Amino acid sequence: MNSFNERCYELLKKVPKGKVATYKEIAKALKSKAYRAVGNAMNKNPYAPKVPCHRVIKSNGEIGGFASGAKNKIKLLQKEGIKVRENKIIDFDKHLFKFKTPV
DNA sequence: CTAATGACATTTG
DNA sequence: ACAAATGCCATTA
Repeated sequence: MNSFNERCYELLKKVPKGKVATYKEIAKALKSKAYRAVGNAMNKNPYAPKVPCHRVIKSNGEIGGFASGAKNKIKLLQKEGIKVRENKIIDFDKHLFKFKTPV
């Protein structure tokens, strides 16, 4: 099964703790602009606890949504050491994980 | 195959 | 800064 969403999961698994990735960046890392499809994949998230889908946020630094409630997402991020204000990441750029872009 | 959906992004008012 | 409208891509019915 090498679907687009699986690519997202694999990429997400590469995200270390205490870091966050944006839908857009993920899509870009996959050489695509399907940030929407990325969100869709997370929503389905068949690999629920295996994939840190809660580390995925919007490109503007907002939390976005979450299947179990955005609040839960914020809580998890804070637990990882990320500072979150209402619905936005504080040191967003600092916690933003950059994917390795192969040449 | 066609239509509809969505945990988004960008532009315009 | 906020709200509304449009675009974009993959998945599912």
